[in-house]
Amino acid sequence: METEKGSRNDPLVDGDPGGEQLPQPEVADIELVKVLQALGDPVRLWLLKVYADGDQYSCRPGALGLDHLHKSTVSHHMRILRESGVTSTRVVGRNRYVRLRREDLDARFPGLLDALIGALPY
Amino acid sequence: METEKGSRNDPLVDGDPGGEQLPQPEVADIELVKVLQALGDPVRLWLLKVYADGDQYSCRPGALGLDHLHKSTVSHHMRILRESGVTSTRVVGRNRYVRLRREDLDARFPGLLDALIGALPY
DNA sequence: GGTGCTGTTTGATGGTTGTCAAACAGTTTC
DNA sequence: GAAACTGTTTGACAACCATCAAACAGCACC
Repeated sequence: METEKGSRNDPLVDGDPGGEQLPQPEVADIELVKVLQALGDPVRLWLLKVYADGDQYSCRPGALGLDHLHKSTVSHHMRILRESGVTSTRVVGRNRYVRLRREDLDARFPGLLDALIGALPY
Repeated sequence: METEKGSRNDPLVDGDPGGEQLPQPEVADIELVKVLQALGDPVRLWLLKVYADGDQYSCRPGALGLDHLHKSTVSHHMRILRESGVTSTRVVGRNRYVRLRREDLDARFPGLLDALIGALPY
């Protein structure tokens, strides 16, 4: 089949990237202690910076500035971020479209995400 | 010797409680990842609430609402909070005068502490 | 359709952590 | 000075965690 909804080189658009959403907690079920636990790690704090700068279509270590880590390790970190409620992931082809859950986090913990992003050492 | 600088039943005053300050990081050396690591634990997140409500003159588990924990465990948590830069501790007699480092944290990570306290589930 | 790419899962491993118990050090009080 | 109290330190132990490697699954592209 030909590519009907856009090839991988298409520019990032605002709309729905399509694909199936990976399991994640409801807004009301996001727990502060789990968010802090998720972000209390150098690698995942780095990923917060990456996703604060924009959505990503790839989880490749190289694409995320994590070339020193094995891809299974990165996958592990992505899962923790998603299951804690920090990020949202959609399966698009063989890639994963990952974004920060800004509105959900702002609704649940007002001001927290902005303060965290502003406090990043990068 | 008689009590010359106030007995343990004196009311809490705003001024210097006296005593020697336990080692803690300089403001500029407070690291975000260590603060998040420190607060990414149910017990220490509870202690954040306790100290957000006011300074404490005791580290006894019962005085902190941690009756289910051994005193050495509480001491361990207090150390992590202090060494991460969240709290400040002074030795006063046989007690410890512990307080939140509000101004230091506000200076280093503007808005973070308020957002965290506002997000507490207690 | 086969090859290559992206990402997940499982297992193994070394390091970290939360907890308790016991011993210890200062301090207060009698 | 002895007894009681507060808190620290050390050791032990189970649970958890970050990491890698290998195997696997789904998709893309030729």
